[in-house]
Amino acid sequence: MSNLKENNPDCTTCVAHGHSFFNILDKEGLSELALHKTCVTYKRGQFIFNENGFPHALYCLNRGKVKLCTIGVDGKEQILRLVKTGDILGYRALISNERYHCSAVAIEDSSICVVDRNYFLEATRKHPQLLFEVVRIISRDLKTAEEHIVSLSQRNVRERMAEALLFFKATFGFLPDGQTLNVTFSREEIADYVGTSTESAIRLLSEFNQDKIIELDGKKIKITNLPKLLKTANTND
Amino acid sequence: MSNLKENNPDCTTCVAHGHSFFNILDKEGLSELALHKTCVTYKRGQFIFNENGFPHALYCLNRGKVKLCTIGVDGKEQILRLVKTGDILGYRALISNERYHCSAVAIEDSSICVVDRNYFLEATRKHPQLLFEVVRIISRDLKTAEEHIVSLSQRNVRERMAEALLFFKATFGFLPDGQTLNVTFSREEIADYVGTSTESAIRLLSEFNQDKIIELDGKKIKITNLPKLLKTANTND
DNA sequence: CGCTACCTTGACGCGAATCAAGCGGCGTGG
DNA sequence: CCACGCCGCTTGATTCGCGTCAAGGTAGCG
Repeated sequence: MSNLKENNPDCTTCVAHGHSFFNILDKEGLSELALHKTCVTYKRGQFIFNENGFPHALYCLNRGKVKLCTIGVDGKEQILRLVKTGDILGYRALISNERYHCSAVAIEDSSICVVDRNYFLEATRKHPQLLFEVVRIISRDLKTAEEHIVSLSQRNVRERMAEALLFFKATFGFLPDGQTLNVTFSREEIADYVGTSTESAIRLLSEFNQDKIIELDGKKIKITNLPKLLKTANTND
Repeated sequence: MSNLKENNPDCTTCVAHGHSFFNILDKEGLSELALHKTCVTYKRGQFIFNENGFPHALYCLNRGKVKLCTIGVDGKEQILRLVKTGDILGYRALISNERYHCSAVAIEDSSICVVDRNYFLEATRKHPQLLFEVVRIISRDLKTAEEHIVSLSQRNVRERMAEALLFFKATFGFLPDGQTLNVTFSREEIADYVGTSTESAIRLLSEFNQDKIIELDGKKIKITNLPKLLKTANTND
């Protein structure tokens, strides 16, 4: 259970990627940040934090992919959000000082910066920009969640599956071939995002395959007819 | 279309209710606030702001009730949030500087304080507490939305209807009799919250009536057997 | 090489959406 | 003041999407 700790004394390289939450800090702020964080690696399937636990840190995804999920009725999992490189996680509970209402699980091997809770809260006071940034992120998440609500209320499973594939694309993009999704899920995980049964998810994926909308190769999903997928989703974006 | 403007020069009475967003401001801050706001009344059904519009103000619900909703597939409405006295609305788009992604509609005659956009943003700089308060509110809304997602994914309509009634109770409470919900919706609105058809909503309400869980009197809903309703919702809270 | 976890396909049945028809209240206009 | 029309509510009949159960295949791993 003890995860590998990588010592990562400087944050400039991380920020240099250009998509870190801490972008807005200046050089001085960054080196101070480096003093209060540790870099930890997680294997696929490992939990970063647990539903109902108390937050002790802010997490920043350095490399890898993470899902935020919760256990619903009869132990069925629901995927609520997906986290990509440069995104932060655990901010909601941390900043509003509540328990986590969902768990964070690595969906591939990941490297995560763990920023000390008190230091982060202190930093938001020193740099109000950080707080505005948090507001911006939660706002985006709230909007996404509410769009998901409408979709679950009003669309059938086929449309939702198409939306899900588009969402995966929007979040993680494609592999260099420009068609294959840059993320792999188990069929069950896809179902857990779409809000359907595993069997229905499988059926729809093979239907899309037959309809030449996608191509399946194990867990790899290649979107071969994007316009048709958009039409199937019946969405504006 | 021109709404009645009530002149409301002092905010202390409003805050005196004890549940205003601006509670944290001191006396000085409050009188300054009063200079930058107008009080407007809306009739049931009137729009406070519109999906896709740009935010020009922060709204604070002084008296009445408001729903936040969006138009989904085939013009079907989805109710996303409910706003009660003392709550603010329009903060998400305002603070993250985006278009509204849902509309705000009065579900009963309401009186709303309209706080100038620039003044509010200025105030958050002067009083970082305000920003923390906004974060706390969005966090709560995000949590609620994500619970709604799980519910829509994993529960049947009967359970969701029971949850909805409990949610209405949690939000607006009871009339003095201690049993009747302190809010009235059309059957269609209830369906729009639950994520079902109007007919199904009606059928379930009359089933609950037959099962002696609730009593119906026009649009009034009296919860006569709360434990049974909780059991029907099959929820922890 | 066998076990386990995941994937796949088929058959079946139920929940809930849809379609249709009738009722009742309320506001408007003759 | 009454009649008409509209809108919201209600109930029944029918359809069908999709969840569930069951059985078999496949791939990765110890």
